Amino acid sequence: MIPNNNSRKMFLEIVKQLRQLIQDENIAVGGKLPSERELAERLQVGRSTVREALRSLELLGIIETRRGEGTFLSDFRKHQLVELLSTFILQDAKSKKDVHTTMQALEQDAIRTICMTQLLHKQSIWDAFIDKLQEEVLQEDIIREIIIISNNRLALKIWFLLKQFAGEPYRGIMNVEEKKAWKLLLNNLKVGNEPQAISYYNEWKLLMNRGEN
Amino acid sequence: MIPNNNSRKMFLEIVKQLRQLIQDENIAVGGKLPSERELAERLQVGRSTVREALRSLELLGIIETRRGEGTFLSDFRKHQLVELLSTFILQDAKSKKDVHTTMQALEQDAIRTICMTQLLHKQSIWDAFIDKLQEEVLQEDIIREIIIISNNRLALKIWFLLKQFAGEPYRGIMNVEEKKAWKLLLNNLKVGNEPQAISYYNEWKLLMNRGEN
DNA sequence: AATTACAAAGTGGTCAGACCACTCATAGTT
DNA sequence: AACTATGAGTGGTCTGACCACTTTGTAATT
Repeated sequence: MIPNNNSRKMFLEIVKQLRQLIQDENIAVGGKLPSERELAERLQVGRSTVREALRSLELLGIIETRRGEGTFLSDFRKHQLVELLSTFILQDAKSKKDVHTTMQALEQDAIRTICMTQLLHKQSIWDAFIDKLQEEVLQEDIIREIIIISNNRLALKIWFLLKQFAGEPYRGIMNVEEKKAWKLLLNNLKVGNEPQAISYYNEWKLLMNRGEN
Repeated sequence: MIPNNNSRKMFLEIVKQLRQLIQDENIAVGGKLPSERELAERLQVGRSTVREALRSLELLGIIETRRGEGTFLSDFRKHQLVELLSTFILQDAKSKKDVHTTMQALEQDAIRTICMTQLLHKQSIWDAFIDKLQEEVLQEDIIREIIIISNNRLALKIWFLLKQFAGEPYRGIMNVEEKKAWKLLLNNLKVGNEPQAISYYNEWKLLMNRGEN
């Protein structure tokens, strides 16, 4: 039952047992875990060892601790992990460039998919879209909408992840020139003209990059 | 400089400072970090706090510890990233179609990238490639090579990951017709003729799918 | 002089106890 | 009834002490 305490990493064992405990006691998201002191006694280890395991799980976003209250099972979707990893991973420029390139690949593919899908050429959708360009629009919002419309949820998911890694290169608001490019892009999207749509997409990216520098 | 020790989670701060330290001291993959006791003194915190931060990073696969030796920076870039991404992507189990579509997007992007990169149009590379088609070639191998050549490591990692989910659609050996399409594809790749290259790529995909059904 | 054996120093692993800061329920006061 | 003060419970941190292990330097042996 209890693994030898020597030559093995106890805190990793505790992580394992905590997972088991969460499962056995059927602790739901938001539910409370036993206190550190109680866990230490139940698992027959020191409190500091329990804490090392808990802190690891906290950094992973699996649990959440509130001082004076306790430790709670948290929603797995907390994005802490991605943010943390990004600070470690994206140190060399090459990685950053890869992220941008890959995002661009997904974006272009969404445009191509839409162009090739006859069902998506209904005017009504796109006219409403073009109208929106009158208002203040974030660069990020519109390209995300395009990917959503392309109906590839996996690509959307990956794109989201990459966006977090990328340090939000799309945070800006679109200026007049960018909106002009997008209007032309959308008009070609509407009729399924792939080459022109891609062409205007590339033009938009150029405008965006120029704006940043 | 030193954040107050109350109302903030110190160990998270330590994680941050460790990252900074790794960067400042230019610790390479496999390199050794200062000892826990030294870190505690340098960062002006208790050793247990340092340990909580280190243990967290260890669970993430960012560092590696060896008893009696020390703490070392591990090559998390290669090993952990894909797995971590997979846990996120896995969350809503995706339809196979999305996986295929996304893989195709990455493949096409690799082809387009190669076509647009003048440096990659050296005959020698591609001629050797075409020669290889004489032998027995796995569908998977050749497309992977293409992505590798396109020089986007991130895209390659994602592609690998998706391939695992995809239920191995590429495990087959290329038949005569497929090889023919690839030969034409490679010839166009060689000279940077994007539309034709993509066209032959699509033809190959058709041949592949026909072969499976 | 070269090799071996052993002791010491350094490192991570774990524990116990002690405070602190905070939250919350509740007994006590108004 | 409303408010206040208190104390129990909890996570956050520090200290000091061992233990197990690795490396290294040195003394003893050959």
